[in-house]
Amino acid sequence: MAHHGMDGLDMLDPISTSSMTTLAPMSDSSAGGHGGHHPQLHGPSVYGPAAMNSMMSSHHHHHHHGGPLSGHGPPGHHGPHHHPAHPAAHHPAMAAAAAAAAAAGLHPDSDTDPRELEAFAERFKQRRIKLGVTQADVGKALANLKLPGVGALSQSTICRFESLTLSHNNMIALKPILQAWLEEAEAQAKNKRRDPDAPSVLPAGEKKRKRTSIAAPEKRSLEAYFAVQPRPSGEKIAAIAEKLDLKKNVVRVWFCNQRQKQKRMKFAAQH
DNA sequence: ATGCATGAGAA
DNA sequence: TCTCATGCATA
Repeated sequence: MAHHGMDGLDMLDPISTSSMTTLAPMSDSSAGGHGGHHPQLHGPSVYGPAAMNSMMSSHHHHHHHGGPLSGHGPPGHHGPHHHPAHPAAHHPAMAAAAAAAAAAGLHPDSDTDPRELEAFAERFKQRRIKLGVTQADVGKALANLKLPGVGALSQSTICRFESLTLSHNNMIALKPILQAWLEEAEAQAKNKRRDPDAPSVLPAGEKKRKRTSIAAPEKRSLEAYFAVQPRPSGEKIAAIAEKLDLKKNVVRVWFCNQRQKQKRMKFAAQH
């Protein structure tokens, strides 16, 4: 193997190609500072804990989503910049919002403050560890809280909450739930209660999902494309996929995940 | 801890 | 189709 100068990116390579021959996605002007606006329609309400719960059958482990907080309702507005806190709330609109928030059992700004979330996430992790509970344990324990519309969560989600690698709105939605668990857990800790946990009976026999791995060179190319065009059209995606010898779907999903990444708290402009 | 993936709901 | 919340699988 003595080849491969540039991943096979020639006219497709956005970095080494200054002129758009075929796919060079330098046609738009939305470069430099992305995340300027969201095409989505964001409503005023943060999908509250009283989210709906449709199909909750399958006692098995079939991954049907529609989790606890899947009230994909308008997540409000999470722009690249959030306002820390505002003392002024005497506007009619603001008052209404405040009232609505209060009715939902939430505080106007306190709970949406990134700094508060950050602080809570850290306290949460610290106390969780103090209790000798793993992230996975927390996730499962959430279902036992029997809060309306709240089921179990995965270790992944708990981990991401602690590391702030979730969207701002996701953090806000999860905070009260995890806070409730924490209080409950610490209360029981005082009681020193421990019941014989059941053995893990993994229902064997099912087909495992395989995780495709994108090689480093390909990944670098994708990143280069993403830099100039975070949202390539279906055809561009197809072209890129062919150049990199990847499935179109893999490339499409990669772009989706990349967009989500840039929206996570850690990289959002609030640090 | 994180990469790739699914699925519901909104555009 | 995209976004968004979320999770399996894996490094």
